[in-house]
Amino acid sequence: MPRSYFDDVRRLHLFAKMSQDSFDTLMRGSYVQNFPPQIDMIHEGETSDFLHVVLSGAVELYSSWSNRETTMAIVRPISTFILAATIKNAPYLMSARTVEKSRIALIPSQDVRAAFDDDSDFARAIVTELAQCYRAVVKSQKDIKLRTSLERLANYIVRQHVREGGANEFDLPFEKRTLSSLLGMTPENLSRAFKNLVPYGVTVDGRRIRIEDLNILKAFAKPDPLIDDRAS
Amino acid sequence: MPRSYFDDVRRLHLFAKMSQDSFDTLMRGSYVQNFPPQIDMIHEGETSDFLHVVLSGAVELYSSWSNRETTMAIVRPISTFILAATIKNAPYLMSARTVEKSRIALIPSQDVRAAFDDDSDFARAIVTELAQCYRAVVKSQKDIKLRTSLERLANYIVRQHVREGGANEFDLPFEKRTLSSLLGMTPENLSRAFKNLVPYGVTVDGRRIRIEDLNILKAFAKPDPLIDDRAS
DNA sequence: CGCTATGTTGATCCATATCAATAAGTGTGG
DNA sequence: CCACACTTATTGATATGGATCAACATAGCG
Repeated sequence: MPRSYFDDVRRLHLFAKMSQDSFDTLMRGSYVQNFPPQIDMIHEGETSDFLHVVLSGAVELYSSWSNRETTMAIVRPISTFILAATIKNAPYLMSARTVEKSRIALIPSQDVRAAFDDDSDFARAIVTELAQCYRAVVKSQKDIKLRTSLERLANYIVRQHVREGGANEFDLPFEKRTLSSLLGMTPENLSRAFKNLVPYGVTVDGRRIRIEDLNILKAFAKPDPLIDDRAS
Repeated sequence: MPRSYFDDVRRLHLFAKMSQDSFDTLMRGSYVQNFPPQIDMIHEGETSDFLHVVLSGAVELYSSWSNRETTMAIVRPISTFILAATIKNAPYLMSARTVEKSRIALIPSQDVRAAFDDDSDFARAIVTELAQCYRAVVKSQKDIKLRTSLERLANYIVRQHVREGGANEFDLPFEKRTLSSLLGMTPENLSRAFKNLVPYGVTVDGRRIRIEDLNILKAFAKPDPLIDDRAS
């Protein structure tokens, strides 16, 4: 693996405190791969051969059942995905495809499990990472079960506004169809939902989102740290 | 803490491999409490003071937002809850109340975090536990996003049938209103959903569920190991 | 520059929520 | 042990959020 990617991975919270020895061993069996957009990388039900790290681009995690499909999450750099499956040596619960051109580091699962057994600092880092992932899904679950689709969209826009550093104008980071699936609705419904947010000062032009008045939007969205906060 | 509860906790996968020293230290600050039914034990947003272990009875994890409330999970003996909040020293994302009379062990969060730092076997056990929890929520998320309420109920019954050791007649383990919230529907809708399962050979009398023909039910429910399997 | 996928809009349908009334349990105190 | 009170469950009527189907517009992309 080229030194530069190597450093990117090392900088990850998950690998930061790991011993140099364990890290080197881990990297020796790893490699980096470039994927074009919309490429399926893994499919749910398969066994976990590699821990994946998104170095650049974006990856969509999605699931299917009975001819239906839903987007579970979008993973952006620099972070890992399917850590739980890797640790438990269990089949993937979700499939993954690239959203855009992406660079992915692949670390053999058995090496990760070995490092996990050998290096207790690494084991501890995994705990923190997993706890984070767990809390993220719980938040998402609350979002879905407690809010209407319009409320979910409004809160998504507020979150995105925060993530964009408080800009009141920004682009959606992926296609609307993906967003609709992520938010648990149909593309048609999303289109109409955007219309329904106009009274709350949100206008849309293509991928461009503009928030006229954040307070009005927030008054409707009622963002909650226990659902909408990224970290913690 | 009385010796008997002590052993129950020790038997938990989470504590089984922990050093005797760490375990003793952990138990020294812990205690067991009895709760009547329908008692709120913790509330979301509070900071995590104790890791909770359900020794007997049952605990409902639920969340609220904007005057709405939903059941997130039911925790049965012997297992822990709010482990992630304890580890991250972050506020609870869910509230907890007893479903029935319950005995709960309370282990001070800071002791858990200390043990986690000192005892790498314990740290590793936590990883497995957390990975399990994470996968459980992901499955629940898939259940909600990919299935209709009728399909969710059908699959719940199939899962319960399995959990009851394959019995085709069993009692619901809690009130129907709780089940409806767990499945993401209203009590009225659940009532009607049960009616709609009659053609698939499911009859209900009070809490008693009877499956006439498992194959017919399964043909409709289409249970999927990546959604419905308890373990793995 | 034209093809194909994405997005929008309209019409309609369906699942589920809500509101309201009644029935059936369940627990409590006399 | 029964009667009352209160909660839970059922049933019916209606409303509504969201899905589906269909047509058209638009925008990327080769």
